[in-house]
Amino acid sequence: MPELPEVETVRRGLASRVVGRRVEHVEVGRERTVRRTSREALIAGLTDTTIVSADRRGKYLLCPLDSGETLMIHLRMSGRVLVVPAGSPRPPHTHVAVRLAGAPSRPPEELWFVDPRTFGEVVVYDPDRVAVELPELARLGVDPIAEEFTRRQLRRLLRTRSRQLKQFLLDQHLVAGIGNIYADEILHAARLRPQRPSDSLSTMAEARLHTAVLGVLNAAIEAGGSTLRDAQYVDLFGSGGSYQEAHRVYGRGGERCLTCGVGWVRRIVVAQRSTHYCARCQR
DNA sequence: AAACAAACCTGTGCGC
DNA sequence: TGCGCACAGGTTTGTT
Repeated sequence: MPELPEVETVRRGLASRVVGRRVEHVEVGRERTVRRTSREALIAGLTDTTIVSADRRGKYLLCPLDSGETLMIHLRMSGRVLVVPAGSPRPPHTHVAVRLAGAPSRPPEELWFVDPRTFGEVVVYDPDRVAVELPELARLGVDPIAEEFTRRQLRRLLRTRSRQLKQFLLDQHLVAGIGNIYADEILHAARLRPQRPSDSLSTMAEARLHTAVLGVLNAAIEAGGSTLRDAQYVDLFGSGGSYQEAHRVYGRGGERCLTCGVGWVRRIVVAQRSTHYCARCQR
């Protein structure tokens, strides 16, 4: 479910509400959520630490702790992070509950990790041993809204090897954070077909793609991400995003294209993912 | 090497 | 109203 804009929205919530606070107590329900290590390891790694900052790389949330270790949360398909007043009734599938100490002007709160499908995970790891403890994180590609994601960088990556643009955008080892929704929206904005070989783009088309990546992701962050019908994704405080209202192709298979008004949005399968595009305006 | 399938889970929406 | 099936925002692992 959550892609870069949703994870970034959660990160901002953590930065404003959780950073600087001390962890008093940790409960782990379902052990699958902490499968990378163990229930005991998460409790020991978090209890009596203070969260120093809230960072993100691709779809990974990274919260360095004053212990020198880092809390990593990945939402995968259905994970949510919520902050609620301490003692609030817990919804089903609350797998981790962290009590944050109160302060003179601040009531104690709890940070929950809620995840019906249990694909998500929570782990405390040693950043000096990231290659061993979280190898995927160590191999992650460039974050597309970071400064180093330049047109030149994109061009280099596109030409490393020829593959379909959709597959290119979804490959977290190349560019980290784009998922199925935003890949389709980005390619529509860039007027490029998902099946187009990545090494076949003109300089102009590469520039359009670069602009589309930044434009779509930043607009989606601005809108607080996309919350689909099932309302799976919400931010730290339980609010949904509104970028779904700006989707031009995702979930619109069979409808007339909103951009050209002439073509029809097709739904096909590319790189084993449902893919939406306008055959008229995307080439 | 690359394409594809399956796996991990639960919930929801649809057709009948 | 109920039932069964297809399908879902992600990622890894295993198989052709």
